[in-house]
Amino acid sequence: MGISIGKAAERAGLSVHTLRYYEKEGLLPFVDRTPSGTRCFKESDFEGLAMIHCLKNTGMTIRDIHEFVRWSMEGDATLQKRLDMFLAQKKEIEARIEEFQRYLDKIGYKIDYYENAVRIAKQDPA
Amino acid sequence: MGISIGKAAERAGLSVHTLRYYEKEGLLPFVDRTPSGTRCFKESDFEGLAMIHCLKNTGMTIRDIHEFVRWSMEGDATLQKRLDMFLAQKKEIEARIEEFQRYLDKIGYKIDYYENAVRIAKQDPA
DNA sequence: GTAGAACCTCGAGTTAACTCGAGGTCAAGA
DNA sequence: TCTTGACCTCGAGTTAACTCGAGGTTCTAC
Repeated sequence: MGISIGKAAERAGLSVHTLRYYEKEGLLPFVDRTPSGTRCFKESDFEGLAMIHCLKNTGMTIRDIHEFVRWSMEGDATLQKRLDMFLAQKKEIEARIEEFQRYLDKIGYKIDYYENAVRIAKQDPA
Repeated sequence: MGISIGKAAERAGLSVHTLRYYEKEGLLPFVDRTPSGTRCFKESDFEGLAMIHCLKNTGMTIRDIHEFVRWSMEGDATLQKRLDMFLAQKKEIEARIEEFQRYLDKIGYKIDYYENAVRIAKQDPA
């Protein structure tokens, strides 16, 4: 049989509550159930979880991820939509990296400034 | 006289409400008031706003930014604290960029896969 | 066959970061 | 003087993404 929600949560680094929440929000339509209603994760589900993790951490909302998951379940008719989504997300991430690079520069200057200030303050404790 | 909150909001790309909220949370202790109580921004305040923007967009909470702002107002005694904070934030951003790079790779693979799938689907519309 | 752990649903509560609106003040122009 | 628009405070409302707990069921190990 499959992997329990407890094991799955541990492996995915999420809480059991979060996993159930994701399912409620339509992010995990691929997770099976036993006849009695217990969730039953399979190996391949972790692939899907990893993609959800990736999209979420790069700024996508649960709602948008839900839309993507729905497309995935709909089959080949939505291939182009999904491709477009990934292309958009790629741009998003690239822009984000550039932005972060600028912030890194800004903070680098601050660090130079403060290192100097700390050095001077130590030499000359007012 | 100085710059009104309306002009300041426009220039900073924030809403008037947000600016007042930031002040309430202690992020803008450097903003002056007229005798009648109207906020009165000066040129140098935009420097502070830019730093708040930077810290916020690199993942710092309002609460933590507040702490940093308080240190800034306290003078030289907190130089080391502020330096440490910037060093930590630098690490944070670097880690974030690396993470994003990995996500970019992952999404790159997906794009290759989907471009192929879309091409095949067009050649052979089932 | 029973105790206890892990599972289930459902609805309410939490947190961060805004966002809004009511009700009031103030200052500049007609 | 009077109107109008931007400003003020304060408290309540919103949204996203969890997070929790009550009350109940099921499975596993003794």
